[in-house]
Amino acid sequence: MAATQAAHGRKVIPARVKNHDLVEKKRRDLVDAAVGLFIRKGFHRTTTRELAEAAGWSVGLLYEYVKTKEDVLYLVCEAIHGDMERALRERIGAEATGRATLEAAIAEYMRVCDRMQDAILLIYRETSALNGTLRRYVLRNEERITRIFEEILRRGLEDGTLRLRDDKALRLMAHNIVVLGHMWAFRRWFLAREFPLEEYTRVQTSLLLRELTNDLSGMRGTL
Amino acid sequence: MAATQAAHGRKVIPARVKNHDLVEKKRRDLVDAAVGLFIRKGFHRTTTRELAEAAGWSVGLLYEYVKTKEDVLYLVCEAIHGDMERALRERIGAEATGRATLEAAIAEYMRVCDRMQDAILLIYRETSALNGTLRRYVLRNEERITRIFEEILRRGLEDGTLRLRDDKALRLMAHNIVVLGHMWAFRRWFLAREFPLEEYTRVQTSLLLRELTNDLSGMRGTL
DNA sequence: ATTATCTATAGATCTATAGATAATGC
DNA sequence: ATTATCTATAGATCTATAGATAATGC
Repeated sequence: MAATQAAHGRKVIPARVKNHDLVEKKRRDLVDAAVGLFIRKGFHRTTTRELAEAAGWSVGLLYEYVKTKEDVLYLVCEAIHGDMERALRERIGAEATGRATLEAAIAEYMRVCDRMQDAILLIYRETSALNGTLRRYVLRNEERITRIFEEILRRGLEDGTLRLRDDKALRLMAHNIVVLGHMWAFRRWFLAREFPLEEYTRVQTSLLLRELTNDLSGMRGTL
Repeated sequence: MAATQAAHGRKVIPARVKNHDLVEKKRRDLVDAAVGLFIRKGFHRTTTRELAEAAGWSVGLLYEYVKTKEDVLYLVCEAIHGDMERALRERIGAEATGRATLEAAIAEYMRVCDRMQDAILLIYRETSALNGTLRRYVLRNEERITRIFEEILRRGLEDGTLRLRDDKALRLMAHNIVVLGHMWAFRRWFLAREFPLEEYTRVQTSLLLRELTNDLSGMRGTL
């Protein structure tokens, strides 16, 4: 129901078709067809005819399920973020410590970023094609991913396996993690030439953990 | 001359107008007018009429200086990268050590990223609108920026003020620096809320330098 | 007389809708 | 008889060019 979706913080896109279950199901088909087109051709170069055809629909039908082409893009972005968050949350079971959880989560996140390279790039490229409202919803979904790492960092802080100056530093660190994952997607033209994913993960994790496990006083002390 | 441009590694975009100095001058005007439009409306939503008008030209004249709208986008991207590189190289004078140079360069780079936020986003967003050849040239220009940091890191390695496992690690570190600058641009919706630029620079520099100045053995537990 | 610039438009889109038809459930 | 789907197209673009005109330099 609309209320449920709103509780998720997702934007409710109105449809002309009344059967809500049908709308959900058909939109899933639409999104599945659209992702590929948007990745391959970009949003602006994809026509509404192509969207309809890829979903096996007539053009008219498309407009029973969304009001504009932009709506399709928003639905695609929402689905991508949803997939990422689900994939990530599913796999980060209960490790013993905050630090162990973090290492596992980063590793899993990097695998997700690897698998969803094109989708990540799509969001970077096309978010700006959305109007202010929809764009804000996409950013909110992006923030949700970051929050997963904030939670883990906070846990490590509490059980003493990670160190952080303050909450601001913690939030920045979460963003750093997220961005280093995206980096694997948008710099693959360089990175994949030099590193297999596992090595990339290892090296970047080491960079992050050095900061998170060194003592806070001095930047010199090797101890 | 075409030969000179080719030596720079830049793509030569053909013009119908024969006076080469004129082409250079007019294209600069065009690029100046186009950046703003592309930033504000995006490449696909900017029309050739608007481009011509913004430059104070007729539509016909536009097509004497470029063969396609895409060419304009390429010229814009090239100019942005050129500006960034110049701004960066100009300011990183001869500090005493490699490490000092690095710190100064990062600080200057962050200022450049701050000043050119929108331009950086533009490149992220619109590079994919270019055909394969032009896109490759843009990536090459992007690599040029990264190379500046590679050079500095190498210097620090040689004078012993910085430590790095090997050349591969060095190249990755250069990319990390570049990306943390971009991050300031594309995550400003979060970052600018929490950090002034100077603080962001300080914290991220500390993260990077911790890795670059710790001894190499102590990668506790992350094997 | 060569080069730069402008005017006008051909031709090719593309989004979104109106109105007709098919399917579904009471 | 209500809901879902399709066909056909109005109306609004937008890129790139052809052909005419203005400016420049020999």
